Amino acid sequence: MPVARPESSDSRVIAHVDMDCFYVQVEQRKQPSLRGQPAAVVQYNSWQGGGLIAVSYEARKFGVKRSMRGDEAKQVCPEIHLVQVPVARGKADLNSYRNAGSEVVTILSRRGRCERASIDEVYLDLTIAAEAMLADNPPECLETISEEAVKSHVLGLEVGTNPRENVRHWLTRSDASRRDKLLACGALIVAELRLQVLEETEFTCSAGIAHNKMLAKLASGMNKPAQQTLVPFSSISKLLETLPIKKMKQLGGKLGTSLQIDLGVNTVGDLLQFSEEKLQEYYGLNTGSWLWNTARGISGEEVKERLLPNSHGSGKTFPGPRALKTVASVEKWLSELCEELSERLQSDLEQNKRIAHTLTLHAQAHKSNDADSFKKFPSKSCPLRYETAKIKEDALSLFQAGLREYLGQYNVKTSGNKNCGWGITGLSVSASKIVAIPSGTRSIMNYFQNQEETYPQVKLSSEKLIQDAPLLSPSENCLGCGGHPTLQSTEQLARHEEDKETKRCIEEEDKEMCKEKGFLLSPEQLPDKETLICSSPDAEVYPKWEKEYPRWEKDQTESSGVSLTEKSRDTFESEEGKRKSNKEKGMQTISRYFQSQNSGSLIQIEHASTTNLSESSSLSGPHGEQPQENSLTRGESSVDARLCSQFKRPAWSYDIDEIDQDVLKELPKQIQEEVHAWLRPQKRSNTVKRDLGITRYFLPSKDK
DNA sequence: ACGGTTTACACC
DNA sequence: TGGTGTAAA
Repeated sequence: MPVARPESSDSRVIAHVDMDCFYVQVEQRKQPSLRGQPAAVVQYNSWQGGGLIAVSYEARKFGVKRSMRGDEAKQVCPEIHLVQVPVARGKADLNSYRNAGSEVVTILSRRGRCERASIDEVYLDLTIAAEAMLADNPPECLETISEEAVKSHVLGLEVGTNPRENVRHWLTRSDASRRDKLLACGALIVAELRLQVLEETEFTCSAGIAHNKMLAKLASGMNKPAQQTLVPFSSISKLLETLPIKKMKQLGGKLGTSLQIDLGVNTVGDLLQFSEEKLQEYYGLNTGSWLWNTARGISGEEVKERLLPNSHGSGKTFPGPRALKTVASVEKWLSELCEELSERLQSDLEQNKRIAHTLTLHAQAHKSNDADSFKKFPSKSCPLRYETAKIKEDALSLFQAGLREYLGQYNVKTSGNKNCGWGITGLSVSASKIVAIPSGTRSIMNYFQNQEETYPQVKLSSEKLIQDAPLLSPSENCLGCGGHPTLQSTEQLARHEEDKETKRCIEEEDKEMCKEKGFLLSPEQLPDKETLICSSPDAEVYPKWEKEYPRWEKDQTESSGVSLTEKSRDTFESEEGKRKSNKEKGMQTISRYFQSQNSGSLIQIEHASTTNLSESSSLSGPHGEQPQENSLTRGESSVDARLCSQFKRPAWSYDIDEIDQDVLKELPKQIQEEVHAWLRPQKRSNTVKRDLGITRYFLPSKDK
């Protein structure tokens, strides 16, 4: 519940812009013959014509509604055009809509702070722009007002027989209050923006303009499609007086129902009878105050500057009889979901230079057979590793951890076979804690690169696979090493056996899906390559560091390592036998990365199949029981052994004060700051300790 | 046994 | 904190 700032003198200019039946418009643009037609977007044509998720206004006239089935829609509107949502990997693929939404956001963010509220809605804070307009070129001085602006609806304005003229008059009154004038400026700006959206994207939208988000949102829905509505201060009380409580954002659910049932509040106006204390008594301090303010049209919630989503998710439901009954089928679907997620993470990285740090798995399950069937399947999360195969692996581990918890201690080992009584009715994976790569991250990499220029390139041979993991997440590649044990060969063999079982199960369960090629999760069919694309770095950042290189280089060459580091390295190298020195290896990857970066606007880093690298879960349980190898296989950046000794673990497991300040001080100032920047948002996972072995190895005193 | 799929956020 | 619940589109 947003906290209401007590700020009754709110003269901000806030707009809420809402795309009209957005998915339909996206399809109409793609297929212009659909324009002006009754149309709807459906997903999963399979059952009863699929479910409608967006309906054109033409179709709404026939009584077609969202939440109808395709078949129903055809009954009430035989002419309706049903367009299917794109499908990829056996599930709805919303990317075309996301991309279209981005187009719109780009345009709408031109005139002020812009908050992407959903795939098809934004809030704008136009206060500054409106004030500027009022100062320089107020509406009252304009001889013409845009056609789109005079089509506005002004709540509380009596428009009579000539609405345009009356609105024009309202917008240009010289005797209006400052608030109303600001709102008028907002209306002109929004009208202009909406026109730009139409010209540049062919999409129409509706908007509300008010003094806060709550009222702007309310207004944007009042005159659709392709219109805008203003909420002058003087209209607020009358507007809310009769407004059904459930129409208010945040009150459409249980809280609104409680208000109705428990307090007999049916309109927002009814709320006015209750003192703030009374509301707090019922609903707590925050919600109580929020309700009290809401009743008065007061909302201090700020428009946040956010153009991009804070998380990415990919999920699917498996209702009723379609519930997943085997780990194998769960693994198959997780694989699909993870591939989509990974793809989107790659896009985000390329387009926005952002990295997600947390992977979360959600599932819904039912236990047909059992006592405590009310228990919910627990969500689990862990640090996110940027590689499709790793994401799959980790998601499966999280699932298995969740499943064990869900089933309780007595879970029979069911490696891929028909289980005892559970079914998975929903699966989703999501990536969160997305942070922009600090501008300096590119510079720190430049720094490393320059570091390497003193080293000759060494031809790679068989270790290539390991070394060419993507150099992206600092926790994964530059600083952090290990933390994600790879599997040893015995287990790999075991896994191959399990793959066969997996195949068998899948064939049994989802025949039609299995016909798709590349669908099974056998090693042979996994993609043998992944591509990573990054833009080139800003060139200007690193020259000023040049003077500091010699120092760094010296440290590196003379580094003999700190005890813990050496221990791990020895362990690792003895296991890996014929690896090159860490130094060479790290240099190889890093320099490759930057060579490519330097070469042009776009680079591609290929890294080979992961099937022979990463395997299965490292969690306790069926897999976890196996002796685990301490595999610091990758990310041995070898820049400086002393640095490495400090940053052996994945970045998320550090405390700032655990790091030897002397070592840190060896680094240039900017780098020190960046190290802090990396460590700050990242905290130790306390859910699934996939890195117990390694952590224990390095931190006997602090970690258990 | 569900419109399905995503996102955000408050709470503890 | 991460995990859960609520709300919305």
